[in-house]
Amino acid sequence: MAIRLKDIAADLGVSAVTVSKVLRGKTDVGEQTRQRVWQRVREVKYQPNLLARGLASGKSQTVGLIVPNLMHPYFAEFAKSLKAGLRKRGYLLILASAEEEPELEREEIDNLLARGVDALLLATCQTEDDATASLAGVQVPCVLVDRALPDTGRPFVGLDDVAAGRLATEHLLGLGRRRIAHITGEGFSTAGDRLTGYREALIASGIEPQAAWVVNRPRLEQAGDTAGVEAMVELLALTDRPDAVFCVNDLAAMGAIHAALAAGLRVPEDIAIIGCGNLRQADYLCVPLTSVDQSTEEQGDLAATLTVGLLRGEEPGQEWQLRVAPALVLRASTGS
Amino acid sequence: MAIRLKDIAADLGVSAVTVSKVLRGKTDVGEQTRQRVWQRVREVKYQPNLLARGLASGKSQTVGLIVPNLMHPYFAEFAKSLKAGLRKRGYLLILASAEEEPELEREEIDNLLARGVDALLLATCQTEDDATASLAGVQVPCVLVDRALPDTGRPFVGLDDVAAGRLATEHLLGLGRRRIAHITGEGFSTAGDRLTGYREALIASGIEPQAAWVVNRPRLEQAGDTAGVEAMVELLALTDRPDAVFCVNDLAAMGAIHAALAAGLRVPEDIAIIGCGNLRQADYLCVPLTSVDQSTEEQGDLAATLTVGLLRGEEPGQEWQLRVAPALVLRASTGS
DNA sequence: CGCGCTTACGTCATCGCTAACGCCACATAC
DNA sequence: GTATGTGGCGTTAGCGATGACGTAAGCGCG
Repeated sequence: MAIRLKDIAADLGVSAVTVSKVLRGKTDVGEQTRQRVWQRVREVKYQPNLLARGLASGKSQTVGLIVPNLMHPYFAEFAKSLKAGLRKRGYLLILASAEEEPELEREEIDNLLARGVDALLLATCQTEDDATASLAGVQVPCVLVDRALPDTGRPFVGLDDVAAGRLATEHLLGLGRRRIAHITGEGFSTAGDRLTGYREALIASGIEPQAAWVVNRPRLEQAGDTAGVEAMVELLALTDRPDAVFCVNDLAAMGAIHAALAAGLRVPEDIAIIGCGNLRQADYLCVPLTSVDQSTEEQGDLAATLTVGLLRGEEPGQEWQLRVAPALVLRASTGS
Repeated sequence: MAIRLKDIAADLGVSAVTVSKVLRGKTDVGEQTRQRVWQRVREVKYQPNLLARGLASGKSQTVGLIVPNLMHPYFAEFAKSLKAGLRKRGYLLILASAEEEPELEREEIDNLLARGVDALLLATCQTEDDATASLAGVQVPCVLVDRALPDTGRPFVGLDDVAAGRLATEHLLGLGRRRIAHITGEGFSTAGDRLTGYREALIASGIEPQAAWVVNRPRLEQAGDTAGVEAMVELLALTDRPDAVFCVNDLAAMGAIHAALAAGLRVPEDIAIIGCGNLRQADYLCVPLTSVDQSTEEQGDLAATLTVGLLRGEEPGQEWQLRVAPALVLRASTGS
């Protein structure tokens, strides 16, 4: 059916190996032959069979990315940027989504490996232990994204979540707020680190973090939930109502704003709200949301660089834990 | 490196072919041998090499999906649902995004074919002619998604866009509005069909569609644009200001609401606004957006059924043009 | 007993491509 | 003149699986 190397070779009266060499830029082919091969290749629009190539060479020039959820703009944007970065360096990307199901994530890992990817990028939706176990036998270079596995020392690209938590909290402190709450969703390093940053900032300002100020909702990282609303309702019921809330992500923050307004409060006058992630839609809200930006594009690019570095045999070490700096994006929810 | 068929065969003292047969459920293997093979396979967590399998068999049990943009929730959700549907039927999905670049889309087509996908699903970002040309030489079954190529008669799954346009417009008419404008973005069948539906509904109500009521902005289908705002500004400048607007998609509608409010108008009292696509975020807006829902999940499932049907050799005909019915989702932007 | 049929394997030749040599002609060196 | 490259191309042997046969043993049966 499709055109094969040997068809081109036959047409030109050379051997298939020669054609293969030309295609892969080997130097031991005469200039004339090279030209003739390229011309014929273009004429017939030859496309090498990647299955055969991968099988024979043991390399596929392809890396796989598994994200927990493509509905989340962060991962979609990350994938886009990563792909562009890889492309520049001659690699292809295969994208897979685990749909927030650990079981599916494991399947996707196997699947990509069975397809012979040269490297694997993973933003896991498993617990740290499970993820560590899933990656235990993986033979190819593997880069973690967004969610780190600190104990494994595996290469990582993501936001500096501690700094992000600190930045958001310091911003609220800078507005003169003192009763600063935090809505979080435990489970991944991201949430834990942001919580750490939040605590650090409070303590540095001489404020003792209150347990009641931290509301923890599982599965908060998923789209479409009302967990942010519920968490906010809980906070508003406190006798000493918070005057500011740092939400672990923008979705929770959107729910929080919703709940605050519904309770008759003014945002930001009565209660300031800040999110993290800087979603596009943050701009379109009733009260546009102040948020911590995470340079998603830069992360994708860094991940591409890192991955290709690993593929070139560079040894990973401490310097492979890349955390991009958070940046504040001011909007109405924390002041004009 | 990885475990191979022949390793398992050697361990068990049988031939590789026998193991292969067990794995593929062939019947000419003894019950005992079968058990032993399965047990060993599980023990060593054997994963077949899909490259080799695909090369040898000419089938990959894999289909490819190319979308124009993963940042768009519709495609992300469609992909999710399609994947689930294919999985149920024993197929895998490879996902690719063209990032709204026709050139990239062509590359992705070649890429997926070179990977030996058994079928291709495409939501094109090319013009109809270019897309037709890109698919001309494709040898595998091919299903179009969201954007049809009417002239080619290729299998298609998507929204019934004419009906959607009609439904939205009829809703506005039902509210008593008469000066109903339409913000569109030409280029794909989706926009054209919705415009058709809009016109049909007006005419059916005895209203003559006005050219000035239709504002056309290119690239409106992309995320993050301000095209909706600009289009609305233009409409509001008309001497005979519209009292309702049907926007070809929700993003444009969000911009439109923004612009209307900024101009000091009340939504929906002064001007009703309806979108299409029913994005999740429509709920979180300042004025929650009435929208036409497109049953994205159902579409994904239909696409899976259709694709697998084609792979089983069923012949495509007129009945393969699957258009799901639109459904109105009422929110504040067109009345309480 | 010999025939055909079934059951349960195994052999062999690909699939399309690449890694690793091999080989030959010609040029250059000493 | 023999040794020593060195461009330029071909040969061979896989990569890890599968498809299409081949075949030996066991069975029933006229």
